[in-house]
This record gives sequence, C-alpha cells and structure tokens, in this order.
Amino acid sequence: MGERNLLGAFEELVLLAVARGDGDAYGMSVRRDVQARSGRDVTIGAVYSTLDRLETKGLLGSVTREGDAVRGGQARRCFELAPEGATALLEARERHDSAWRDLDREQLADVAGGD
Amino acid sequence: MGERNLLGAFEELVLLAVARGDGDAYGMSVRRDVQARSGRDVTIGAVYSTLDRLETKGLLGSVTREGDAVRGGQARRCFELAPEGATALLEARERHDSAWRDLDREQLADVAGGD
DNA sequence: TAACTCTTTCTACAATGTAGAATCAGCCCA
DNA sequence: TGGGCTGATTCTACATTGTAGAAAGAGTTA
Repeated sequence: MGERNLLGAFEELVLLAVARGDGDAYGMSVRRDVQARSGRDVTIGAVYSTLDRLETKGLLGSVTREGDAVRGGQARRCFELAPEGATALLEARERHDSAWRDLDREQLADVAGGD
Repeated sequence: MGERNLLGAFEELVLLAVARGDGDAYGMSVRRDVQARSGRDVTIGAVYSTLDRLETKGLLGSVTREGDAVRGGQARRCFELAPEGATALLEARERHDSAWRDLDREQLADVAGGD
C-alpha cells in the first residue's frame, strides 16, 4: 500500500503552524501558535524536536537568518513548508474527514453527557 | 493546564470506528473500518493493542459475547464507546478544526504542486 | 559584569504506532 | 478424522512520536 508520509497529531499541529507562518515561522512563534490553538501548554523542547524530525523527513526546510532589521540582530532559524509537507497535510486532512464521516455528532455529545 | 485525555492519530481512528459500531464493533470490524477510511494497510495487532490501551484509559469498554445467533457460535469481544471517549473525540475534533483555521487550502495545494 | 530576555540545542524518557507470530474455535471436505 | 480454511483474539517486541527540562549562546540593559 501507498505508505506516504504519515503525520502524528502533534506533528500536524506544528506543520500547520509553519504553513501559516509563510516562511517566517520559527521555534518560538510555532510554540505560541500551537499553544493557542490546542489550548495546552507546550514546552519549547517538544516543538524543536518535532521541527527537526519534520525537516529530516523532508516535510519542511529551514534557514538561519542573521538578524537584519528586526530587533537587535539575533539570528533566527526560520522554517518553511516543503511541497511534501503540504501534500502530507492535505492527505492528513482527507483521512481525518473520511474518518469522521457517517458519524452523528449529536449522538456523540449525548454519550459524552456530563463528562 | 487542563491536560485531558489526548488522542494520538491512530487512536482517534480506532475510537471513531468503535463509535460508529454502536456497541457492535469488534477487532476485525474496526480493522476493516480503519483500513477503508485511512486507505492504508493496518495489521490486526496494531488494532488490538490500541483498543486495549483505550480501554485502560477508560475511553471505551468491552464485553465478550458468547456466539449466540450469528455464525456458528464463536465468541466476540465487543467494544463500546465510553462517555470519556466521546468527550475525547469531541475535543480532538475541536483542536483539529482550530488548528486548520486561518489557513488557505488553495495555497497549500499550490505548494504541494506536483508532489 | 550581572541579570535578563529571546532563541536554540541536547539529552533522556514516556507514550503511541506497528508488525508478526502464536493460539483457539468452528467449518468444510476429500 | 484430521488437514486446511477462515474468523478472532492475545502476546511480544521494537520503531516512531510526544514531551520535559536543563544547558547554553547572543544581544540588551543596568
């Protein structure tokens, strides 16, 4: 079977943050984005190790920008989505949609009840 | 921070299959469901170990039904969604929607290009 | 120079993902 | 009547992801 690049749940969150960053995403900004959207605390180490793994898989690329204009001049490692990464995201989305099909959400809410 | 029951990507697929089964899901049926919706080959071992872990976490329950009516009379272990499981699914869905917000899918498709 | 913020790197371990063999029960049939 | 199927479950073991937290470099301010 195909066996494309499968994304874990956290990998997907991180990759989406990078995609939104449009070339300007970097460790700290990704962390903030993931934190805000998932509503949970995320350590910076978790973010970087995931970014590294995604880069190793070729789903994103990174360049270190010497601090030009922006504040002081501290270098930043900026991440950009690779074509393979965009494909992986689109596929993850399709799998997800497909997985939720034929399911009554109202009913789910009922089962959840007062949990 | 809250730290509810977080679901991995595969756990979510399995739990959704159980939810759809409406009390009649069992190992082999879950496998077929996950396989069909994710479009990839899944071993039965992967399914069962995930079902076991979800049960340990209290997201689903299981009962072994002696083979009554249906074929021959071989016992089946049937799985049913627990309230905590329904909640976890709903939350996973929310996180996912939130993670995809503010993202231009057309643009993603462009980046993906002919990958 | 000390203290502080921003940012990245590294190490280590826990949780999840996945494969594959072993096992058990009924069914079919030469 | 026992060999070979199919359906089903259990176990073991290992690979990949998820996550925490400490360490460290660079620039800023006092």
